[in-house]
Amino acid sequence: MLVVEGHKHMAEVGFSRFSAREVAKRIGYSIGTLYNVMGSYDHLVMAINTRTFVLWTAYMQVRLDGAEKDPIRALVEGYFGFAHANRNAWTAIYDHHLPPDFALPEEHEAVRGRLTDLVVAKVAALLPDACREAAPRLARSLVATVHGHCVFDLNGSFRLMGEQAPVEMALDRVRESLAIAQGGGDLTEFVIDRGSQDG
Amino acid sequence: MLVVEGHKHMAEVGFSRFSAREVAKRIGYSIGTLYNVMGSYDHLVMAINTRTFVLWTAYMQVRLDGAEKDPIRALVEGYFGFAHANRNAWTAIYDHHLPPDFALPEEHEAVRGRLTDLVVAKVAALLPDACREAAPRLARSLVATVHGHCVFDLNGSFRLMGEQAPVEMALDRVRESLAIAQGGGDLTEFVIDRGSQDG
DNA sequence: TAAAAAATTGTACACTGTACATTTTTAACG
DNA sequence: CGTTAAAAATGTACAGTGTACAATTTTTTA
Repeated sequence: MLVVEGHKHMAEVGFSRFSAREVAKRIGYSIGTLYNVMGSYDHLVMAINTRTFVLWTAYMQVRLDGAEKDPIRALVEGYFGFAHANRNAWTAIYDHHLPPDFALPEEHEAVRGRLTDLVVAKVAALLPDACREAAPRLARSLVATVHGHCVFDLNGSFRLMGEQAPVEMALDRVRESLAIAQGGGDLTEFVIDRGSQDG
Repeated sequence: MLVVEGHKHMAEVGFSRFSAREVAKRIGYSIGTLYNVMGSYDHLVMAINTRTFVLWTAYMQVRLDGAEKDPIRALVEGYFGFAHANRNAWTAIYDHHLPPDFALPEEHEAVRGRLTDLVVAKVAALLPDACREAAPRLARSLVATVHGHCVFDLNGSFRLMGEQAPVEMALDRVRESLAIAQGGGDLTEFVIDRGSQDG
């Protein structure tokens, strides 16, 4: 329950104002106990962030189940949707840096990898059989693409530049790359209807 | 000089171990003086990060000047190159979050915007006259794309997944979107030579 | 019940950003 | 030069933080 309460605290105050002492206070533990149980501040935040991945993956799965017709849109909107709805917790994932000598335990890696697996599966399903083995690599690249747009959306870079539809823009980029990976057959649609620029 | 020395300290120890007290000590100031001059920790880090943007822009300009034949590659490699060469300082830009009520001063915005201007100019130069007004929006989107790849490269996500050529992958995504924006004429190159998957 | 194991606590340490009253230094003027 | 006003720099106090560890309490086991 320590991690659950810690996750709540992270969601409420954000990474920069997060403190292990406050988590201990919230759950009725002393700071000494929290340290004995978790090991260190880094271990606590790592556990909280892995929990965020679990919630994120579940969130994505629900979105996917309700949108079989356009899973790619569901994935992109799910990425942004979770980040917006859980801003502090989501941001903490990328704000927290483990020390260089501190490798993420394999169990945590496995849990966090489920989210990527979801994307790989949907991307693979869209590719021709001939190049299906390229799906994992392309999927990772598309996730990175969406991530970049999501970061700029949440940190205000896009707002600063007057961008008003970052989700649609990310989706445009993803669809472009997917269309090309699929063989470039119907690419004219992008030329005629160039995304949603004036949305 | 306070900001210059602060920048050095940030580059050496990274955002999480950065402290205003240490900067004061390095420059021979007392902590009180630093506070009187800078106003707050957030102001100090903000100034340091804006300085990082200045150095980054200069770095990019040099790269661009030496690569007129392929400015897009120069931009992408410059993005990754600076981030790698100035890992701690670069990461601090995105690790530091100003309080919600704290707007980035206009002067800082202007300085930081120069980097984006560089990209917008090169993207605009590549687009047909008909859709040149779409350059700023597309440029921002491509920067976000590259940024996402760069983040995953530096934070170990790509390494964890076995990705070995994140720069080339980002470049592939950018070229795809640019080709489509240019009219989709020579898209077959992407189908035949699908990026650098086995690089 | 007694001993062993596990869980929990309290406290101390060095460090942080912040605030503000003092002191020192610099500059201006007669 | 001396005086004064402004500017710059300082020292200290406060409430926090993560960390460490010996001492204590609770639980389990035999």
